Amino acid sequence: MDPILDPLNDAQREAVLHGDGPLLVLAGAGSGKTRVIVHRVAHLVRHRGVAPWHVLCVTFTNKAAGEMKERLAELLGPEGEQAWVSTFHAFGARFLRREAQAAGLSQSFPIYDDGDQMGLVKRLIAEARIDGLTPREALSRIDRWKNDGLRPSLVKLGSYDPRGEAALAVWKGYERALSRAGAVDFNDLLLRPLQLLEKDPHLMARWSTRFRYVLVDEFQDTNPAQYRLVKHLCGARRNVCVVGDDDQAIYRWRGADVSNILDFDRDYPGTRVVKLEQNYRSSRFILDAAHAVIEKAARRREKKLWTEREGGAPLALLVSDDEHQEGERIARAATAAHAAGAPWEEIAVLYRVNAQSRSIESAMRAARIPYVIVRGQSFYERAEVKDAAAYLRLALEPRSDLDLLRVVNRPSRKIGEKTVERLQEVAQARGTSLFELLSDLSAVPGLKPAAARALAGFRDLVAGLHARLAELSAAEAVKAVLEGAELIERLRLEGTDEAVERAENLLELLAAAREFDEAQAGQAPAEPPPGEEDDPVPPPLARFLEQIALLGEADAPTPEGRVALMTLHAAKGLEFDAVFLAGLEEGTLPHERPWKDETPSEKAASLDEERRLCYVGMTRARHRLTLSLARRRMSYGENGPSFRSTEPSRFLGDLPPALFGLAGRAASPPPPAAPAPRGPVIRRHPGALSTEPHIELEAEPLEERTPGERSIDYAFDQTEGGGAFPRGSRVRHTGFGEGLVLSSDGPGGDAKVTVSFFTVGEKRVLARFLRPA
DNA sequence: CTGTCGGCGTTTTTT
DNA sequence: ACGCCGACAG
Repeated sequence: MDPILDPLNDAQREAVLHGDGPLLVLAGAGSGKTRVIVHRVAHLVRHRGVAPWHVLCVTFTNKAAGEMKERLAELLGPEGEQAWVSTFHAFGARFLRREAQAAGLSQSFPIYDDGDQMGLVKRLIAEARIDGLTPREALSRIDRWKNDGLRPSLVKLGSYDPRGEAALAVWKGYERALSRAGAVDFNDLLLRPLQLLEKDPHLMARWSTRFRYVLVDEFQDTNPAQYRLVKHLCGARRNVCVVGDDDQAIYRWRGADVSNILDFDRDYPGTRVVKLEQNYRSSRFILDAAHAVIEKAARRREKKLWTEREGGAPLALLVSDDEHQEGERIARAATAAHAAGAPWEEIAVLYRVNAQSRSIESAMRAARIPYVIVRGQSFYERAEVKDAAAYLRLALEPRSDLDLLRVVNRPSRKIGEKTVERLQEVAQARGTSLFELLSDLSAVPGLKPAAARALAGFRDLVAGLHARLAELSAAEAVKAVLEGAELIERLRLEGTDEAVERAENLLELLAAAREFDEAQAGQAPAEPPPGEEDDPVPPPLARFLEQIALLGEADAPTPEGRVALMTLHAAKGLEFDAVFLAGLEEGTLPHERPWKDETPSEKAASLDEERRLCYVGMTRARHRLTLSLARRRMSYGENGPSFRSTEPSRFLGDLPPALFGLAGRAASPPPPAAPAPRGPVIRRHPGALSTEPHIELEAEPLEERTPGERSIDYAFDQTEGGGAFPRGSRVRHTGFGEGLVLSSDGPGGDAKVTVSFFTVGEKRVLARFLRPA
């Protein structure tokens, strides 16, 4: 009995046993890719004598990294903890801490998150009086440049691109501000190591030989900077194993480049390619449906998931009038699923954009279904928590002007805009940080005595904290800030409900710090592996703040006993018994951005990404997949700008009707036995999903539809439906909502029925009609 | 200097 | 509908 090799199927074992040289594992959804990575590491360590600290595993999310560590520990025991397992960003942070000197950083450099970046860019744009460039656009350009691993001097702009010029200017100022503050942003965690390696042959020599094996998870989502970093880290040995699924590439907008995985074997000649196609998660219905959607994507590596499992429920489809009804129906169906035995936490509602959560949320509340909205960072994004964090960062790194500006008057110390402006002018003129200036307030002309006193008080608070950092635990440091700045006290004075909640959040931050301290204490003092230097040890507070900054979306463990509501992106890597996919409409999924002009090829690429997103959502489901759409959807609120009628998503049109059961009419109580169908009736549906009796009719349209048409003709032969649908009767199409029969030839002979209808793209739709019997 | 009001842009997706 | 920002009054 070998716990490492025995539990694997043939393809998995091939990947695990692969010796040296590049390995590409194309791992379909639910095919056990984490298992391959973990078991491969275990195999290397246990059977091939590789020291665990010579192995590096990188993932994208903390959750994935955590899971990997856990499973590695199961297989290898404490030895497993010596492997480097982390997210790309955490790896970058660890790298920079070790190479702080070369990078020109302190060992506890602050990490600026999204909001910090935005604040900085806004300030720079305002200061430079740049018009016609929104901070948002500037930041997205800067992000793109950085994702591509560029520096300002390497940017190539078109011949006439004034906003590009402006953004470039902002970028330069941005980098200056960051370096003056000794801070890095999120991208820098990857970029700075990359630049250090490429600049310094000595460093390169050290790091490109440090890891004998490098394994990368979710490789389809790597951006150029990450790709290059991986390449350097595995060095000439090329013992690199990348695992991913091009069909699940959903981060193009963030700079990820699918060709990293598509063309991997071109860049690494001699690559062994292993495909994992056996799926252990989903029923055949779900896999077939997902495949029908994804096979239309351009540029993909052909693969088809299969399962040994028989049975399963067909897909269900909910067609609602508007998003409120959609929420209600999903809530009702979720209740039914729960009643049928699915625990709440095994049910998820997925959607394309966060805005969709509103209607679903309110329906969940109304139906008294316990739920959570899974979104990233929300706690640490609260203003009051960010304030406290800014104090802490400032204490660690007093040069961080951004943090100082944030909290210098929080809570109010009567230090106003004018005073701050004055400080900034002088600091700029002298080329010092704002905090430095605070120790010499006499250098600031025209400062009122009251303001000077307030500033001195602020300075003493921060300086006092700064001096004691090394001896304080994270919790003690947080406590010192909360008390020193009177953050909680002032909130208590306000007394409003909101203030109480904010105070509670701050206490929660304190609790998180305590937990962090305990976790640190609980960890065995890492015995330094031979020949390895230790990581430098920054103050506990620095570690705590780093953890906060790097904590992402997937971190929060899905709480027990609650239905999870989240975006499709957030759902990547998760699985549930029952999944609801909401908003399957043109414009929502695929999402459309009418304001953004894209070239035709960009547009096609975006559409493909939407397709993959849909695929990711569908493959989250183990047993039950319910698709949902609303025929009308409000945007911008109740009487806001507009509501629009929608067309069913083209992805629905890609699904063979045979995959559908009858959706969403789980009427209770069950009605009395259905009356025997009269007339030329076709067959009763078994009603596996519905307790409502109805007649089902399958028919093929007479001709192909063109987009936008709202009616469609069907031919029935007389033994089927002719005359069963007189003019004006309502018809339910299984996939596509309700329609009215517009005309109908009488019974006898062949019948032609014209029905109002939603068309789905140009596809010829095989519709199934239902009608209450 | 602080708090409130009204107008405006906003909605992809997030490590 | 909402949050952000600028304008205005206390």
